[in-house]
Amino acid sequence: MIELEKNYNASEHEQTIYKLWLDSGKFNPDNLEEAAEPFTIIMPPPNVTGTLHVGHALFVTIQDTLIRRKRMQGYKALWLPGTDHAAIATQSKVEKLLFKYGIRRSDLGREQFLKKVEEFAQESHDTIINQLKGMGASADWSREAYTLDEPREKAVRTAFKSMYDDGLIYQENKVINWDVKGQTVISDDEVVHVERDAKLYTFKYSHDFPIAIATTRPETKLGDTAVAVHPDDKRYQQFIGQTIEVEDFCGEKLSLKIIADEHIDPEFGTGALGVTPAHSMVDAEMAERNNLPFIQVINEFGKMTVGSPEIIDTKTTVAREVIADWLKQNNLLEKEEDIKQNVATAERTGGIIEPLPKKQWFIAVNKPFILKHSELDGIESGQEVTLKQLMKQVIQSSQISVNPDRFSKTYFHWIDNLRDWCISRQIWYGHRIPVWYKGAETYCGVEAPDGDGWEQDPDTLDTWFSSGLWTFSTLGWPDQTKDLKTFHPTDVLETGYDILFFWIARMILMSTYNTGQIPFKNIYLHGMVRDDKNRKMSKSLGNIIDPLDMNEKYGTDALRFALIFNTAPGTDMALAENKIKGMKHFGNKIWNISRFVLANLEGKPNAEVEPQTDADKLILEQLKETITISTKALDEFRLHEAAQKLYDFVWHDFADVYLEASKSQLENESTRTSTQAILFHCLTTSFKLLHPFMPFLTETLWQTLYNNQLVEEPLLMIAKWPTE
RNA sequence: GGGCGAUUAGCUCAGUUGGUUAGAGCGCUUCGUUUACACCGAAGAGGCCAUAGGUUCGAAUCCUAUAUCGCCCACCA
Repeated sequence: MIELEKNYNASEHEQTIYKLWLDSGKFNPDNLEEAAEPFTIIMPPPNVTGTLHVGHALFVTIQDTLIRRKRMQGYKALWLPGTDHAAIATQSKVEKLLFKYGIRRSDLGREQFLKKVEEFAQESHDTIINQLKGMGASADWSREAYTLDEPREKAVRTAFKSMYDDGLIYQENKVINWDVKGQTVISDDEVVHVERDAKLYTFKYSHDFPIAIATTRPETKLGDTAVAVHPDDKRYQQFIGQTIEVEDFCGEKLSLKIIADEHIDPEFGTGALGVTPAHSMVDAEMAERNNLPFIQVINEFGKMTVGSPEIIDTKTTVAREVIADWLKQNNLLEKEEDIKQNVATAERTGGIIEPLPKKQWFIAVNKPFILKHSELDGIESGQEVTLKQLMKQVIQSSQISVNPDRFSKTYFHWIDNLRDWCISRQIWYGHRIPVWYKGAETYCGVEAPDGDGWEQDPDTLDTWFSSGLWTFSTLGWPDQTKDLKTFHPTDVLETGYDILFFWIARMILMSTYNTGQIPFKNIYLHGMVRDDKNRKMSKSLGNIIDPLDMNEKYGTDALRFALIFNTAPGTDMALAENKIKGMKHFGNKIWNISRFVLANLEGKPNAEVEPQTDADKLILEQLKETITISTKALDEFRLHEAAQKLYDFVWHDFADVYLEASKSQLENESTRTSTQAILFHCLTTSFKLLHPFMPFLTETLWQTLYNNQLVEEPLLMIAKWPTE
């Protein structure tokens, strides 16, 4: 008779069990069956900026569940982990920390500052990796990658050079999103619009100007080069085509052409818009269409570069007031009203975005080029395509499947509106652009050019550039390694729907272009974890559920099961501590079922699993159905249904009904041994089915079985997934 | 303005291609300390599946409209 303690105490077992797995070497697929089919998940690299939060816990749980199941099914299962240098995020975090001591990055200089960032990143990396392990992640740590390590640097430079040579990466002076606070340009996708109160001023540039315009930003009007009206607007038709000179507008001379543009809403304001090509994305496009000059009046620090002495060199917000006053004094202001307005801010720093013209690096998404090598459905090697077409085609052809499918619509919509991707950043932490200058000469290469006097471009790349290469850079690309051939394209990309554009789209772009392959066959998107009232978790609300606390309190398996139970893919979930507690009870139930079964065994059962009674027959049927349903559900990424089925079977079929029935069957000599065999069979099969979801608990129990010579397989982790 | 989604038990949510009395967790009521488990068991209350039409032998599930809520994109300056 085998004695187990009365209740499952997770924290006593988890570290020991994790070490057992790690020491077995079986996280590394090289140590699994050689001939088997590969199954690959590349882990979305967590940023090296902080500690594990419940979002990480969710992705680890889902991916670990998928990978463990495949490993048990006999696949050569690779879950390749890594971390992300997260350029802006990490740099600004370190800047904040240094600022506590009154130090700015400029005080340290590039080299010294980067040293500080790297120290921070290393420490942060160690923390988060250990926390991932704590969640039970069965990842192959021997293959761990970092988006900013040397192999990835080589991949980044190779990809850059190749795109540069194909004319897909180009440098141009155009209006970009400037983050004044972060002192860098950011891409369109990193701009977040926030609603604010604003004043709408209606005014005329001068007394004899025929049209009044409305604006929330009078300070930008110093850079106006046109006034745009709707082509059908009867009020203004007579003026279209004229150019009107304004001798003095706050100290500047303006020359304004009256243009017609479909973009203008005749209902808003006066139906006329002062066009500021240099400081508005929309206006810039209008200026392109109408061949208007660009006049920059605001600099990188958000200060005015022109205007009367009271204006020049002041911040935009100050200049706005001064100009409003000037309009009033000169009797040009017709109206001033309060409105709600969406202001562009930077996702990372929260700073205001000041559109302004600047020379930057871009990826051309609409430019045709020859795709040298293609394994993509519907695209031949050597075919002329655009990056946009590649991104669209692989989803359209269903070569990549999206789960839930509705997100493919969002994806197409994004692609249709996609503009060239700005990839250069004026920050220090990141991959430096592999371009060197010497006088008028420019060199792009994987290595620095020979000879003296070459200066490397000071900018770094958008962090999503290197993340875009992640599925193949982690496998050794650009070298044609064995890993690359074996594991790419990968099988599943599992991540939150919030980075569909940032990351997934960029991976598709980079993989199809650089390798001619899709990066992954399946996209699985999970929802956001919210609190029990369905609010976002935030520090200010004080409703954050810390996964580490939960693991300590209820056991990692309880948290894992709670994160999957009763949730649907792609849908936000409410997570209450009580739910985790409930799942701990489920774990305890399994524990006590095991106690009962083990207490009633007399050594390893040697009777056949052959039903003698109605109860026997029923439970074996139910078990079979559970295997079928949970296997199918897992195949189709319906983890929650598999979990639900297992919960029902274990608790309500096995424990509530069969265990009770077995008590009398065990008393009866004629059914005793067969009942033992069935109990044991149901128990060990349940362990196997539950293992991907609750790895620690089930492995702990399995070890007890193994140590008592009840099972032959030393590790549940690589036990064979039940088929019947 | 464009797109997507949600509306199911007191709360938070599942419900696979339409198929018998609609499920779970938590909460609630009553009873029970019989040696797997009180981190439990038994029994139970609680739902015209948002509303109105339609398709069908049959609809929570498919279609149309309406209402309310949420998210994403655009950026009316």
